[in-house]
Amino acid sequence: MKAITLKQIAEELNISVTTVSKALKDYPDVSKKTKKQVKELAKKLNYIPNASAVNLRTQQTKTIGVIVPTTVHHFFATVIKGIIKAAKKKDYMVILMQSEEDVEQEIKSVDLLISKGVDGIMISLSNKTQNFDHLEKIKNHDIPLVLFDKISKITDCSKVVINDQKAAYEAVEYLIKKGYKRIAHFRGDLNPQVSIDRFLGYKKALLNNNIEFDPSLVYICNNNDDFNDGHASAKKLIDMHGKNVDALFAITDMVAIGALKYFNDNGIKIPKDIAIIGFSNWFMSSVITPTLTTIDQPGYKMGKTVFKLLYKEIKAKNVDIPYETIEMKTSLVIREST
Amino acid sequence: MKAITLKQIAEELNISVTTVSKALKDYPDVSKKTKKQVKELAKKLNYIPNASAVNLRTQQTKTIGVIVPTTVHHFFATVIKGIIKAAKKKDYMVILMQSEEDVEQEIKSVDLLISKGVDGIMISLSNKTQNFDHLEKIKNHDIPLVLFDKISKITDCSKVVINDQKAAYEAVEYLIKKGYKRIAHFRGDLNPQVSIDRFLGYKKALLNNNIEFDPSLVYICNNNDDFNDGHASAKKLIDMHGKNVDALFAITDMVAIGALKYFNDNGIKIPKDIAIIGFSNWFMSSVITPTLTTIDQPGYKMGKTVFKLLYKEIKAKNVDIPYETIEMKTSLVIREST
DNA sequence: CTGAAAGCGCTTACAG
DNA sequence: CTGAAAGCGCTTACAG
Repeated sequence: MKAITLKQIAEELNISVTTVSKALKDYPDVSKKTKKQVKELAKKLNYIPNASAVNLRTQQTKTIGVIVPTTVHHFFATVIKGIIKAAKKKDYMVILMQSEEDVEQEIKSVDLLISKGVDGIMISLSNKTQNFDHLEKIKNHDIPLVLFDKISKITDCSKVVINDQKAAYEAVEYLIKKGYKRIAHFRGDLNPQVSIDRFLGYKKALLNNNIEFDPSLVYICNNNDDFNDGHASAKKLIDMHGKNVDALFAITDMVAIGALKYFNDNGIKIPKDIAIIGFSNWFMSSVITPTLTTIDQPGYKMGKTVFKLLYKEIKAKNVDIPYETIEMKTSLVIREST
Repeated sequence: MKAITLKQIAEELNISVTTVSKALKDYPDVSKKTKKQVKELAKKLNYIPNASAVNLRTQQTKTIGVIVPTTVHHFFATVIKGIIKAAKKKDYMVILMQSEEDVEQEIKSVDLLISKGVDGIMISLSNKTQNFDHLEKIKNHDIPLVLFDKISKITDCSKVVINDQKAAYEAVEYLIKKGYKRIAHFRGDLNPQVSIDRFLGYKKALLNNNIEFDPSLVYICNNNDDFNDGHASAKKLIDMHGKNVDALFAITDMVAIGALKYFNDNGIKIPKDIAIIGFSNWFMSSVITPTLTTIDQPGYKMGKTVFKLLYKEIKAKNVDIPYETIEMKTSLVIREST
């Protein structure tokens, strides 16, 4: 079956394409009778407007693009869900792309989205992204851009984030208040902002509580395999410090769970021998043994917020509105591991 | 910055739009010199073709739609990843929609995708979908359609599935060989095919091994909250059967983990008192305590396969090619819970 | 209340 | 080798 066009409806009804178009869109200057006829026939023929034609004409696509490092990740999956949900309410569709932590793929995805003519783009950057020309390109094309979670500080645009430093600070301070003194940190790659900020929060909590910062308690997890990174770092940690470490603050739940698994399998009791705090509150952390203390990061709500911010910029097209940075609230979820 | 068009390039170079278009696409009938000029200027101006115009003209969008019940689900996230990966290789973009197990949303998503003019659609149906008119509509619009995982048996189209019945059969037979005799089953909703098939496999394994099928050992999990469904059913199971049940085959890992959590919290030893087998091999099942025996369902590979099948149909446009049903291999992953 | 016409940006069959 | 022209399906300013 060939797609039905306005022209076919017009011919069948012996009226003009113009009138059909206007009738379908409830223009006030079309008679009730004509509207009724047109709508009925359109319905009967299962008419669906050709989106490419509409887009070309109206210069908007009702489509937005999202780029995330990966879809197989509880936090990102939750954000995506929130974005799609909020977008659907405004009749927007979402093109999803993944960078797989690869800068080239991220750049290519941006180009594809621009050429697609999406009305806006949302990105959570790859860990490797250090050059932000592709973000400038988006801005140069006058396409609204919102960064979320993995952002670039130096790019001027709207952003949705959490206060990573503060969240990390609170987590580590909680450990200190509980009496832990030798607190290790499994951090992420050196480059991403969240990794830097969580580390800074960790360090600041130590200093403000008169605990000496010991760099040998900090391990870098940067192999893009959080579970095994956490597992391997836990082994190194114990090999090096033995009993001279009593707590661990891990950059993500997955890293924490890798470590937790190592401790469990090697007779190291949690939290008696070592306490653990993760980051993100993945579902998994509530069912693991022991359940994991972690920082709740409201992904679904973040997704909705990201879309709202983008939508605001889309609507304000041609009017310059100030960029906003929205900070989502996090909270420490205390469970058995501390 | 307004987007650059062919016309602007043509004017700057004092040649025709036609020639610019052909030069950019390396038509053989354009001189090397002109091609070089055009390409250089296009590059300099950061020319990106207007996709809507191209789509309108070529009647294809290089875009495909995917509808899944939810993105926050390890298996679906994995399939999505595979689809996006395979699609990108062929320069296809993926519009992602979620039905949230709601038929209305599924239907609306289909309409949106059709109107968008996507070149093909892939769907994993919601649990509630019992009427398949919207799938027929896709076919009537001559849009290639591939169903995966949650399929409709009566819809005539290409499909990618696993052999749910066989996989379930093997899991239950494995329990029987291990000596378990009172094997419960936590099944899904009555409607979805996977739920039916896994139940049938369970039942058949019992019968073929001379174990009486006891309907009171079968519980239905249909509240769209697998963890709590599993947890609640586990309580009911124990309340009703006490020690007179020694194994559980759950329809998904999440249901299994809900039950596992209940057993763990109530002093019921796994696998001594009760063995558990899940379904899907979510990452979580390898780190839970005890680790979960389950059936591995190759989501990533399935995603790639779904796209390949769809792509074949897109390429064969206007030529009728036979529908295919591809069955992905599953395997039993034996861990501590059995 | 209705419709002819222009135009969105591209591709391509055709003429020269 | 180059380009004028048609046309994809729609929307909308304008005329009547």
